[in-house]
Amino acid sequence: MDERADAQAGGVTIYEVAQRAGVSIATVSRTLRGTGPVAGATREKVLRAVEELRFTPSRAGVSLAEGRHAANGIVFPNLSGPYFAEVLIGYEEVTSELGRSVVILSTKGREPTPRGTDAIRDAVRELAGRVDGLVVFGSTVPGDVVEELVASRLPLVLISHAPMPGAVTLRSENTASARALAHHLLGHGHAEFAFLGAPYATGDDVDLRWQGVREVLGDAVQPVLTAEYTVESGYQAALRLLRGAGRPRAVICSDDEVALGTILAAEELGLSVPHDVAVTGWDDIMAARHARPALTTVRQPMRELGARAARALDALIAGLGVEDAHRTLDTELIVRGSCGPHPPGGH
Amino acid sequence: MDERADAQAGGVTIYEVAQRAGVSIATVSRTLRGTGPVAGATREKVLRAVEELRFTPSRAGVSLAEGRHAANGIVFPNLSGPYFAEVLIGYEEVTSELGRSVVILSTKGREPTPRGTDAIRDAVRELAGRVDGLVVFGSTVPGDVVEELVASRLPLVLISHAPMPGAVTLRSENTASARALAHHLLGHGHAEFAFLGAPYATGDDVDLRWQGVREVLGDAVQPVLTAEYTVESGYQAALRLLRGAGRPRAVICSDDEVALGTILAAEELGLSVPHDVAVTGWDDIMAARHARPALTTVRQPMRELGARAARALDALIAGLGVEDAHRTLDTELIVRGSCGPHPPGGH
DNA sequence: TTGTACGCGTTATCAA
DNA sequence: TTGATAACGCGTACAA
Repeated sequence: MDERADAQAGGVTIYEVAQRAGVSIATVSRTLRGTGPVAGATREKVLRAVEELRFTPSRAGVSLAEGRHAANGIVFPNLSGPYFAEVLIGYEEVTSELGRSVVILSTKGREPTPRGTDAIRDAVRELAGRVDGLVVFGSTVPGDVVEELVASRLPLVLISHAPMPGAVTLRSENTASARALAHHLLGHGHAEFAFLGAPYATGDDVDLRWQGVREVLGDAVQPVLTAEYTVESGYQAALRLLRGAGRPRAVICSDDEVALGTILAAEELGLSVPHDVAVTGWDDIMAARHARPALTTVRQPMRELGARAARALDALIAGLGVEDAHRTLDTELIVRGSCGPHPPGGH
Repeated sequence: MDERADAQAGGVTIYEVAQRAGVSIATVSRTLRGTGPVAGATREKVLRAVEELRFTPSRAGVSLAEGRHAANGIVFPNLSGPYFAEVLIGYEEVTSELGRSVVILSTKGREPTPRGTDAIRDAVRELAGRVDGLVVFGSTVPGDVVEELVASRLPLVLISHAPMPGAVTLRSENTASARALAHHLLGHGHAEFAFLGAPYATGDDVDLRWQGVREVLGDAVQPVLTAEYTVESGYQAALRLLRGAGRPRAVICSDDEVALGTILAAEELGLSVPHDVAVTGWDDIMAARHARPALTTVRQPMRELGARAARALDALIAGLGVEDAHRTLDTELIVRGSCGPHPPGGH
């Protein structure tokens, strides 16, 4: 036979294997899946035919018959910074360990138009149709799309989203850490603060951080927006913020990337960090440790977030209950040099 | 009717829609896909039924009938650093623009055991079965698995892999850039060099860089291995390398992360970069610009690599020829402070 | 313009 | 221990 024909993209079917082995397709299926009894000799024949024909069951056929996809999805806004990548690492690792494929969807660039065809909605629907369950990051998807997902009864885990009936939610702690950070900064003697971060939506991570900071600092802290949560945006916004007289003594950034941008801006303006202005971040990404000065930040367990989401989703898919449907993971204040001088050996 | 029944995960089928609209499933299909004529009134009825039942065609059913998955895969070693994430960004963006889903597979952690069941092979086969085409990074997958993929006639694009019949290959230029970098370092007057990077395989990116460097520097450069291409590995290896007397005057790193680790190590050893030791990287990741000193490096177009791979793969899937089956993208030497002092205003 | 009926590749039930 | 055969959900010739 023509070798190419065997390996054709269209694929060898179970019928060809059955014919070659001189058995029925039921026997082939049983042999391969280990379901039901198969005589030793028969088994050998089948396996040989499978090997010779390089047979791989058609995924679509299996999915249709089994009524499941053996794939899980994840929706995130983008993959530009380390944060979402880290969560994705944890998610992919656990999901593939569980024998399921990972289908990704980035909402970046798909504008949620107020009217008309919603590209995000369409993309999410498409994704939902090819997976057994979905992980969705908080504000990546319009509220009504989330409602729709919940209503569809598709197993759903929401990361960094307010607790919500019909879905498991999972997030890192924000408010208490923000309070702790604010107190630490007060301990340095700083008095005028800015909270620098992109426009945040009610209840999202950055909003909760802002609330915590605000609780402690009151009117001593002013919110300042950035275009995005990126180094560049942080840099641009910080340039404006730090220029001029009303300059804050400490800039509490929504995340590490904005903070790195702020440090760049300070440097460009000839300001010393932390001497002239203190800067803090959030997340504890790799670059936070390498920045000069090293960044004081709040570490959140990014990979664990992804790993736990994967496990919770698997439990949902299996129809098991999830022990804690709305879980918050602990964070840790990491004090480094960017918030001010600390006594050597000091804690 | 029970609302939950409508939205059941099992799913509404085209038959239910047809029944509700009082038409045949063929008409429903035609209406939704825009294939074939449908009377205006009929169309309305169908769309209403679709809306009311929240019908979404079963992906498995569609795939089986169409004989395609409308999904593309990508295999990478890991997502820890910015490099693969950036390539993935470009890939995802273009692929989803083309109306296809993206299925990812990280080979990290799946050991390619010399004998016995090969986890990578299995995972790749599984992935290959659920996509219409695949992008695979060079050394992520054993050679015989690549051969198998080629033999299977699955549309295949290899990134950072030697040109190979039966697959499209795509990579950034390495050797010439490495030569240029080496010449630049010679221009600084440096004389003793180390090339610091993980064990590389023949023909992979880092190997080509090493070859270019070696061509120019000859015996003046010594290769030194790291455990991985990470900051931590670079740090550890550089600590050993820079301690003691035989210390090189310049460390050419395989990539930016190893270079960042090297800078950390130098700092820890009380060495000034670039005064005591020059350091260079490769890739031009975000952190390269923010390092102190800023990192001299070779920029490669990471997102474009992913975007082009996506487009080439799409062409293969469509059965079109790819204009340039083995393409090499240009890189750019980015000179910053880490390789030595440059005259202000100098190029 | 619409409907019938077959095919896509599996799994799994039920007889034999 | 094995083999027919009915789903699974959809697309689409072909006939009407």
